[in-house]
Amino acid sequence: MKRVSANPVFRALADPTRRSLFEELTRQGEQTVHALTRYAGVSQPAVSKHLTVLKRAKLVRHRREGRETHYRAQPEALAPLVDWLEHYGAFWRDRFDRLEALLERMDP
Amino acid sequence: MKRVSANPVFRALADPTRRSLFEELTRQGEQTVHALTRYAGVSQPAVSKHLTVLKRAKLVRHRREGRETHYRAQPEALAPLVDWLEHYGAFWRDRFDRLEALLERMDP
DNA sequence: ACAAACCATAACCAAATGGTTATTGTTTGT
DNA sequence: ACAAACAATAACCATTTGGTTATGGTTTGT
Repeated sequence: MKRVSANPVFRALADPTRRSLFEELTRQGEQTVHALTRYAGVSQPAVSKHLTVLKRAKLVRHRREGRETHYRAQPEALAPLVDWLEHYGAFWRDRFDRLEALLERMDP
Repeated sequence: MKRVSANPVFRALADPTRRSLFEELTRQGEQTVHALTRYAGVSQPAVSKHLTVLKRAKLVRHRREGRETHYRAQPEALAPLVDWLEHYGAFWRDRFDRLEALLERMDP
């Protein structure tokens, strides 16, 4: 598995509006910019810019369909965050270690 | 366990210098501001300000000892981040669920 | 007693950030 | 054909952010 810097992911998720958009896409699935704009409570350009940031962090993908653009969450992009937690979240380390060992033995 | 907003934690970890300080404290244990300043490669006031931000997110604790202040990581404060991943990192959810179930059965 | 060490705070600054309105390019419906 | 809908970009603005140097308050070593 390719290792990606955690930095863009942390930066992208640091903003509440952006995190809210990602959460909404995770909960409700794919949505247009229009729908997301209604949801987010900020202007459409603001939403577009936030989506661009999320896109650079690979947290969302987009799909053009006619005049509308559909965005969907790509939660695999959270992997760097999980990796980071494994390395520096000492409190969780034992948990993760045990987990990985177990999962290893479970699915070969 | 008290539930804290994930926002200060995300904000605090969004900056590379701050994340680096937290990582250093996690790896090497408790350290003075002086030592951290040598490590971070920025001025001492910059380090102090970063530590203040980390402190507000509960990611570090400090202990005055004479004229020096010792800081140490408090990785339990990463809990909101883990919680958030559990809720919105759909990709990881199964993993977490299986983990928890397994750990449950392991240590009673 | 006093100079030096340690750290926090103040004052300041340039750059980044998150928002806005205006505009433009497509696509769609009539 | 054309007006309206959708989304991205541009231009702009206020605030926040991350850094600096300067200063002040304790504590320590001599």
